[in-house]
Amino acid sequence: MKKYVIISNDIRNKILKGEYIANQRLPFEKDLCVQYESSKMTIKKAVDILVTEGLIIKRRGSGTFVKDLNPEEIERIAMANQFRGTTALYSDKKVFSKILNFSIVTVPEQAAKKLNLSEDTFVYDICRVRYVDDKPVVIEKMYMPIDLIPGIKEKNIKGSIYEYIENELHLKIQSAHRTVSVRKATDSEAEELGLEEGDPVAIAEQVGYLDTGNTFEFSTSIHRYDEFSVEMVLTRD
Amino acid sequence: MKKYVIISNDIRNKILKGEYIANQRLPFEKDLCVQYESSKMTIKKAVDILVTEGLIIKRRGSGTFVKDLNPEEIERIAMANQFRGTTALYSDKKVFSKILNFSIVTVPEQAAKKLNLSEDTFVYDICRVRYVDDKPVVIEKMYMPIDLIPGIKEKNIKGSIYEYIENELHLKIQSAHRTVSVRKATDSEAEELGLEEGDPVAIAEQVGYLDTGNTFEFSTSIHRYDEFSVEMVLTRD
DNA sequence: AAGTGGTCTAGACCACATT
DNA sequence: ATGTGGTCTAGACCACTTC
Repeated sequence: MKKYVIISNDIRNKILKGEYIANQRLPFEKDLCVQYESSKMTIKKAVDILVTEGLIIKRRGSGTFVKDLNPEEIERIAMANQFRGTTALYSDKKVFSKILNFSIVTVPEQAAKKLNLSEDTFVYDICRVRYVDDKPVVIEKMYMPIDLIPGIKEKNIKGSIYEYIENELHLKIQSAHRTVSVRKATDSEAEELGLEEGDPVAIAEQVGYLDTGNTFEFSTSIHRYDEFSVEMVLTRD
Repeated sequence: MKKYVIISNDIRNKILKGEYIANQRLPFEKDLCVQYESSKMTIKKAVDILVTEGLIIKRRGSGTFVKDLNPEEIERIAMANQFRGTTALYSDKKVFSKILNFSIVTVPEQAAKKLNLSEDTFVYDICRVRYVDDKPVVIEKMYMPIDLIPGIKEKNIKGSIYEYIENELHLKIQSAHRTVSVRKATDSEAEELGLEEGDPVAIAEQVGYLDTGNTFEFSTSIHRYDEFSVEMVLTRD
């Protein structure tokens, strides 16, 4: 394990345990260098993780201070900006899928753009409703190039596609770009999600990348409005 | 200007201009060291900015590669994870506020928690509807401690409060934690936003911090569903 | 085996705030 | 004036691919 991650975790724990108290000054970086037997750069890296997470703030010439956060806020910070599929997100609950469509088609125009594919490429066209504890929470439509993600079977899309990609194909999912917006549910969406027509839904359009840099997924998720929220930490510069 | 930012910008421009092409390998870091007359650490920092933005990917032992992105995606990346007020966000449009409430009250319980204040603190209680090009797009309710942000007048909340805080009070806004969710508009919200009751609205709950680490703002924004979207880059580790 | 990026160090110099 | 955190260097060693 990386030294700066270990140090970062250690400091975070001390904040969570109340060993470093809100608005209190943390030890100076040069003291942390001694304490953790590390160089300045390593300590800075460790501390900057916590700055990015929003737990602490630094002031040049003055020191580093614990932010004035309530426990809920801290809890959220730990969850924010993580990239998890539905199965992993609700790992303590029962997740299953109702499959609405599973076929192979030539890539539709919008998806071709997002996936940066030529128009004549074959992709999976998957549409499924994800149930959590027997309640429908999201409709997922996704396109994936068959060349990149070969061998998907119906049983895979009943469970976690991400698990199939990572554990069976041994590919590494690296990141995703997501756009969240809001609109009214269409008739058929409402029916699948157990909503009334015109009820709110959250739309998450996502483009996913492997660690090879290849775009492997373009998906649109339609979420029940009462089962959706997303956390962010924004910074000014 | 910091060297690694200059280098990062330079490389980004070369990608945008097509000088480095999708799926192509970037020069090795040791070559970039020579080219930019920098050390390994500085180059790594510069390149890692672009990795975080999602423009490129790195593979140890193999090299650094430009991601296979379409132009729209690249455009979005530049916008993502920025922290801007409504006025700055719509800087090319006409923004004004209709003030629904502007008073000073003892802090309500929920806001006290979020702002980490004791129950008997005075805060501004501001509620305004923001119009962009004469169309209502968002209702903002916000609480700010009067001690931290003194001297707000009605004219300030008609315009940009963030501008007042930064330009007149010379305080620095550092970051914010935001939670986005979705629900149906209440009767009164619908009226202010020109919607029907029960139409979708996006709710953004936000806690804002100064660079001193002080929590200066707890706000809840109720957005018209057709005028709301948010971008994110998620990473797996 | 050679070459990549990743981590870490010890120390220089700078910008900024005041312990 | 002193001490903080911020940037940068030159070089060591490690983990991973195969240029």
